[in-house]
Amino acid sequence: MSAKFPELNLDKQLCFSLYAASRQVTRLYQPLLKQHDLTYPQYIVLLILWQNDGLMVKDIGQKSQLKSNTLTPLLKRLEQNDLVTRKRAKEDERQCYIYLTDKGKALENECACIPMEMLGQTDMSMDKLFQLKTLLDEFLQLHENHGG
Amino acid sequence: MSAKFPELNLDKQLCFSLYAASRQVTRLYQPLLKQHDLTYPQYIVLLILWQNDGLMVKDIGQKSQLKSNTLTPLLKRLEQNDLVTRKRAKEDERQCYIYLTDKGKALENECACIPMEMLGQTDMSMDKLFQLKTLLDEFLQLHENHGG
DNA sequence: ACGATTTAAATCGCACACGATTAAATCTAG
DNA sequence: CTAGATTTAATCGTGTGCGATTTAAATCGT
Repeated sequence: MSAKFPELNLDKQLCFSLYAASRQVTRLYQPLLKQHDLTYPQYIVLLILWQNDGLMVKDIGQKSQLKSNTLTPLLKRLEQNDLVTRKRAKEDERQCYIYLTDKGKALENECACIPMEMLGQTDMSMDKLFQLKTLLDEFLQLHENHGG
Repeated sequence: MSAKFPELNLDKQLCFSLYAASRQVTRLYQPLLKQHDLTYPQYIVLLILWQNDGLMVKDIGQKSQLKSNTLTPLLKRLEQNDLVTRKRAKEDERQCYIYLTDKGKALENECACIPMEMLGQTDMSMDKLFQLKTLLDEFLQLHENHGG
């Protein structure tokens, strides 16, 4: 009924809580994002571009912690949906700059309510949500230079 | 340089911290799991089975928050690697019971050190890691009945 | 100046995740 | 007793994630 090694018990593992909570949040966002024809990772990339338009794929990768093997197809889908354009830099043809289209910029207004609506979907207190975010960011900062 | 709507700023979004931290943890586990030919979700499923062998796909789904569309192929891969067997229940042929093989049981011993090794890879204090897990579990509990 | 190295993005292959549907077995209401 | 509803897995299609490799462009070292 229970693992031979207590340290392997699922309930005791932070890794599983993180994995499950992350997917749960994605599921909470999905109905809202679907109204704008967005997936969750596409929304993350748009958040980055709304904050700073005209980034290279590499920059988006650094901010999202995603590599080109994930970003290239994702950005092509955003381009197909007319939310961004992809332009090669003339001074360095290796670099691919990503710009929001008018439609992409307009989408920011439509998405402005999403954070508030998401807050409304959880019964967790603002205080605890803030604590959670602080701890996660601390963890990320401790590890952000280890893998790319 | 900055989003029109401050509430859309990436650094302010809990959702992104969670998404990034979860993937970071997966990346930390990967080198350890690769030694045993396991992926991270496969490890999660094995943690469940080590705790309670002989579950139905449905039970594993409830504990992992994964559905059969993810679990069926994952379990088939575990079966191919001779870590589990899949048996239809005679009394109800719809049900598929999953049992650990000897190899699957033996793997528990080999994985016993993984939690400790993972702890050694982070500089975050035990206290903060515990706080983090507590908050995540609280969040999960508040939402676990909303989607499956 | 020019081959070797480095860099940026794209490509490839595999394994998730998950919404939606399907298929088969079981249950249930009349 | 049986038609319809329910349950359980499996299947299908799309979109990530990511290690590894490839391609092309720029830079470096001699």
